[in-house]
Amino acid sequence: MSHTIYDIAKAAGVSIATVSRVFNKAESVKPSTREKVMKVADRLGYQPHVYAQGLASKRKNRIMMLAPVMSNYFLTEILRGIQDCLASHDIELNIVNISQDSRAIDQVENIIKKSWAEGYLLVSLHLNEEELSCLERYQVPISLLDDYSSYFDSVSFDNVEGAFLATDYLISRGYERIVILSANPNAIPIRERLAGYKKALEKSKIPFRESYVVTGDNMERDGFNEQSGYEAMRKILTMDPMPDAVFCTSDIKAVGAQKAMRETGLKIPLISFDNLSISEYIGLSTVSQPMYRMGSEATEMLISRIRNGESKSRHTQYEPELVIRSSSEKPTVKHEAV
Amino acid sequence: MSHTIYDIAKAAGVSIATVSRVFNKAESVKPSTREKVMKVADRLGYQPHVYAQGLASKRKNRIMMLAPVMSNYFLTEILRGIQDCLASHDIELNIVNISQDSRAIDQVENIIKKSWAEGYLLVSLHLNEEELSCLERYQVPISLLDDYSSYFDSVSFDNVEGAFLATDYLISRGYERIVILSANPNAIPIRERLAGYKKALEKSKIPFRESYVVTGDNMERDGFNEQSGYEAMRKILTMDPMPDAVFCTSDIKAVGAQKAMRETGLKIPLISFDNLSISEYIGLSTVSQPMYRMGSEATEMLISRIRNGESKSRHTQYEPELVIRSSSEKPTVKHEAV
DNA sequence: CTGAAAGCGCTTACAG
DNA sequence: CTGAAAGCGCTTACAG
Repeated sequence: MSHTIYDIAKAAGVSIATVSRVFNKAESVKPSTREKVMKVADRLGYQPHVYAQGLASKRKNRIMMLAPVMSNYFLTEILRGIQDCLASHDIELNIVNISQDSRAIDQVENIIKKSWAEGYLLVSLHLNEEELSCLERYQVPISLLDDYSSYFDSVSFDNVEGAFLATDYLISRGYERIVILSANPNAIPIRERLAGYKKALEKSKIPFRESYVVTGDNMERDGFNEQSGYEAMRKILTMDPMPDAVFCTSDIKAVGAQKAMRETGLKIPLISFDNLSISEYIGLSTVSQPMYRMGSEATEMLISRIRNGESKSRHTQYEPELVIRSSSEKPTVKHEAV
Repeated sequence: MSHTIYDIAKAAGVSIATVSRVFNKAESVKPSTREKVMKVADRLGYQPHVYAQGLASKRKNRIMMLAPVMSNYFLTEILRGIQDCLASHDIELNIVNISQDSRAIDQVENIIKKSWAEGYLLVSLHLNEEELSCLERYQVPISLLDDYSSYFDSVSFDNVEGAFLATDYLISRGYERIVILSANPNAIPIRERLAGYKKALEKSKIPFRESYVVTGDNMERDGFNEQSGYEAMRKILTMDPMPDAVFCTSDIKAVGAQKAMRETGLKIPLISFDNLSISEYIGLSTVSQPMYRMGSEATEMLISRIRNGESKSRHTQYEPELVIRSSSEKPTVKHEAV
């Protein structure tokens, strides 16, 4: 039904090799020949068959982003960075969702095995070192985003410092009973943020208490969801004595936490983590991650590895910035219940 | 570096045709032969080369979702539906982002031309009939999601009825100066929602006023963003006389609108549209779209067309449901400014 | 139930 | 600057 390189070659009165060269932007084609071929190709609506190209050339001009797409707003920002970077390189992007149902590493391995792409961007997957080491044998360029490992290039965020800044800010405002609204304790970002929280307490000689690590019951997406934030905040608001500030481990959880405060009419100053696009609009004080830049940086790394095949892995870590809005303010009036 | 079908054939002492049959689940292979092949394949970590398979078989077992990924929360829900449906069919999904920068139809056409997949899911693209008609000549299964056209299968939502319900509810609560917080007037969903809004006014003999269609200035994603909602609401709150209720065309815009109300300390009852996962937590009354079901339904349609090649196009339209939360309540106390 | 062989639509040394 | 030809790794009638 669609035309092949033979059709074009015949119609243009050249060999298929020449048609191929024209489409691969080879320099060595006489301009007049090139034009002749292009004219025919345009008229017939010719498109090279991607599978055939891939098979013959062993190239694919394509990278894949593997990510838990469900964990959303955060990824959106990252994606923008990736795409803007790609646009300037004429490389295509495929996005594949890694579902939370089955083991992430199995899904990743299955995809990489099939060698669809020239490189892979593993976003927020937080595979462990052992799992990542399995991937090494495929000898394919891989960059980690929002993650770290010695095995591959990585672009990460200083979660420890971010959590430290947030907690330290709360301490500087005079709060002492500061809880951390946490999530799955085994998740890497949580471990790091907890460490930063502890570090800030330590600096000010405030004792760490296990009971001040509060988690919701809903563990979807490792507990990074609204409901989990809501549940945890309900618990916090019944503690006695009631904590006087909370460091919340993600903006999306803070959305749930805010609901709990509205419902009960109680309000505690809160700082969270991410700085999503909605956060500005709901007044969240938060630790800002440069998601866009992280996306483009990781992509740049991946491309350079594909093109130049560097030897040792490179790592970039972005530093946090505190954005103060209304959620961390001391409640002057009692908040009205809704 | 990686093994080919020849390596497996040789190691298993069979022909490559037999190996191929084993991997394609052909019935006609003796169980003992199958086992022998599988054992070797497992040991050598063999994976068929996808491009070669695609080239030789002219099949791909793969569908592609084309969507403006940036328009996010809404898509997340849809995606879950798609994936759950796909899982039961052993078909792979690729997600390709259609950027808002350049013409959507060009991007779509470019992808379809390359015939990566056996079928395409066009989500929230709102191409016009003329553009869609261009796609017909590629003779490939296409389903539209969150969109409608006579050319292709479609799963859509009754935007008119949804807007009608929301507006009618506000009227039933005694409001009369009801504005519509709108977006790009050329966007299909906006046109339909405006029509539903008008229909409700008409039913109650409330005159429609052009000045009650209020839009923000930020037109990213057709104005479906927080900032645009914020801007529009600021305008609304300075109108004289001030409107007494607002029908907001999307939840994400409502997030911005709520900020405007908090800032000014003024509050107007509001109903919006979508029912995103955050909406419950920020108390939005809204028109609920069954996004998950829409996703799986559209996928089911696409697969059946791929497998059976139906003749005429089928269309499913989902009906709205009103979810009433706190945002549509009459403000009793003046809202405190933040 | 299995194999030999043609063919899918390209790319790329090689030769000229 | 261009062409003939081999080859990429599979699938699938066809024959047995």
